[in-house]
Amino acid sequence: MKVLIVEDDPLHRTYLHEAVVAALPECETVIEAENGLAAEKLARDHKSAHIVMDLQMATRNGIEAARTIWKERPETHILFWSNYSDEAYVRGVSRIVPDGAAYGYVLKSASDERLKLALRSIFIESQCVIDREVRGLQQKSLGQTNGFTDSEYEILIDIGLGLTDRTIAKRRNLSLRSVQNRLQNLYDKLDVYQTSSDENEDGRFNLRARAVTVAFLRKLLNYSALERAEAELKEWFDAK
Amino acid sequence: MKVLIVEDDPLHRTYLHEAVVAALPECETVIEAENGLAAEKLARDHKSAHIVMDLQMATRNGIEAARTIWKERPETHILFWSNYSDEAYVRGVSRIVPDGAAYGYVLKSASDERLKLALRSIFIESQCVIDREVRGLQQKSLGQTNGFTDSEYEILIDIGLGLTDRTIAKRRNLSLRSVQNRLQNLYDKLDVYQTSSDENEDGRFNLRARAVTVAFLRKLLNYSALERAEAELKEWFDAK
DNA sequence: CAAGAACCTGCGGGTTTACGCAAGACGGCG
DNA sequence: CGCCGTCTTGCGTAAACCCGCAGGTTCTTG
Repeated sequence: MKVLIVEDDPLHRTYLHEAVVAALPECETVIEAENGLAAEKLARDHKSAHIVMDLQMATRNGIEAARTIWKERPETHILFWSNYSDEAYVRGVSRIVPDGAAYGYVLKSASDERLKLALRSIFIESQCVIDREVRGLQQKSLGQTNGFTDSEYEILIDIGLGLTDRTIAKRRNLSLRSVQNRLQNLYDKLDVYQTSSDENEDGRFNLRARAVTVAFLRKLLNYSALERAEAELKEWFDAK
Repeated sequence: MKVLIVEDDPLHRTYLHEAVVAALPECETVIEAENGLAAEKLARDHKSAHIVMDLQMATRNGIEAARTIWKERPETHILFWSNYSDEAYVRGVSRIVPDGAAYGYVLKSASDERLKLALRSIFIESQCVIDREVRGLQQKSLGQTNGFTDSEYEILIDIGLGLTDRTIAKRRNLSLRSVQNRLQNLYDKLDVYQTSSDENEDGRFNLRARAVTVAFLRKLLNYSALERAEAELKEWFDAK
C-alpha cells in the first residue's frame, strides 16, 4: 500500500507520517505533498488510492484538491484531517464526496489513537469515519432543524459574494421577487433583526450585510468557502 | 529568566518549547498556556516579562490576550508567532503595542534559525523583530500608498459588521452624508465597481456587500478582526 | 496671506432593497 | 379529487443606499 500525505505544516506532516507508518504496517511507501496542487499531481502520477490531507492550505485548499482527485478516481480513499469543524468545511466536503466513497473527517485535536483507528478503518476496511463533533454538525446542517436548505445556503453565498438581487436572479434563474423571498427566509433563520435590545429605534442593521456577518461568525461561511464561490462566480461570468 | 509560551497546537507548543530552551540558555523556567485566557492568568500570576504566543487560538485569540497583558504591564516582551500575515492581524497587532515595547512578529514558516534569533533579539536585547513579509505589509498598510486610512478601515469594519449608514453615523459621530462619502472612498480603493469585463450591463455587485467580500479575500478582514469588532460593537450598544 | 488639499455637511434624485398582499404552480395525502 | 403546505411570481410602497453638486472647515504650503 502507498499513502499520500498532504499537509502544509511541516510539524504536522512528520507527525502524520509517523502515525501512518505506525498504524499501517502494510504500507510500504509514504509520499508527501505540501499543498493541494502538488497533491493533485502526485495523486495522478502515483494513482494514489489512499490519501490523508489537511483542508486549508495556502495555495490550493484540500476541498479543491479532493474534488479533482475524486473526479479522476472516485474510489480513492481520503481522510481529511483538519483543525476546524466549520460548517462551511463540512458542507464543502459532503458536497464533493462521490457515492459510496470511503472517506473520513478527523479533527487535529483528536487523540493519536483515534487518528490511527480512523486510518485503518478507512484505508483497510473502506469504512467512513466522521469525527463525532463533525457528525453532529453534519446532521444538524443537512437535516432540517435549524439547518439551512441548499437554496438558502446558495443565496447566502450569493450575497456573500456581493451580488445584487438582479444578478442573483439571473444566475439562479429566478425572478427578482423570488430572490428576495429567499433572502427573507435567510434573514429569518439567521435571526438578523436584532430587535432584541429594547425600546425606541431599530433598523440598526443592514440586513443583507448583517446576514453575511453572522454567517461568518457562526462559521457557516469562511475564507475557503468564499474563495471557492468566487472562483465559481468568475466562471459563470466568463461563460457569460 | 522565565518564558511563557502560548499556543494551542500541542505539536507547535513542544516545538516552541524546544526552540526556547535551545536559544535561551539563561532561561530557567518555561511555562505554557494553550489559549489566550489561560495566558492572561498565567502572565498575571507569574508577572511574566517574556512571552511568545500564537495569534489565532480558539477560546481567546492572541491579540486580545496581548492587549490585556500589555495593559497591565506595558514593558512585557512579546513575540507573536503566527501562521499568517493577514493585513487584519498586522493592523490588529500594531494597534495595541505600547510605545517603546519590545515585540516581534515571526511567521511559522520561518526557519529555526530565524526564530531563535528573534527570541534572543527580543528577550535579551529588547529589540523589535518583524518578519520581512509582515514588515512589507505594515509599511504599505500604515503608509499611504494603496494603504487604507484609519477612517477607511473603520468604516470597512462598520459595514462588515452589517450596520446601516445611519447607525454608523451615530457611532462615529458623523453626518449621514459623511458616512456615505467615506463609503465611496472605500469603494474606490477596493476597486469594487468591476466595470471591467465588457459591454452592456453592469451593476452586478452590491457595492456595500462586495466591499466586504473583497476585503475578506484580500485578508484585510478576517474572522478574528470581525470577532473583535463585534465585541466592541456590543459594548457600544450596551453603553447606549 | 492666498492657493490648495482633504474633510465634513445639506440637498436632491435615481436605484436598489425589504416586504406585505395576493394569485398561481407543484406535490403529497387522506 | 380536494385540501394544504411550500415555492414562485407580479405589483406596489417605504426605506435605505449611491452619488453628483455645492457651500463650509481646517490645515498645510509656497
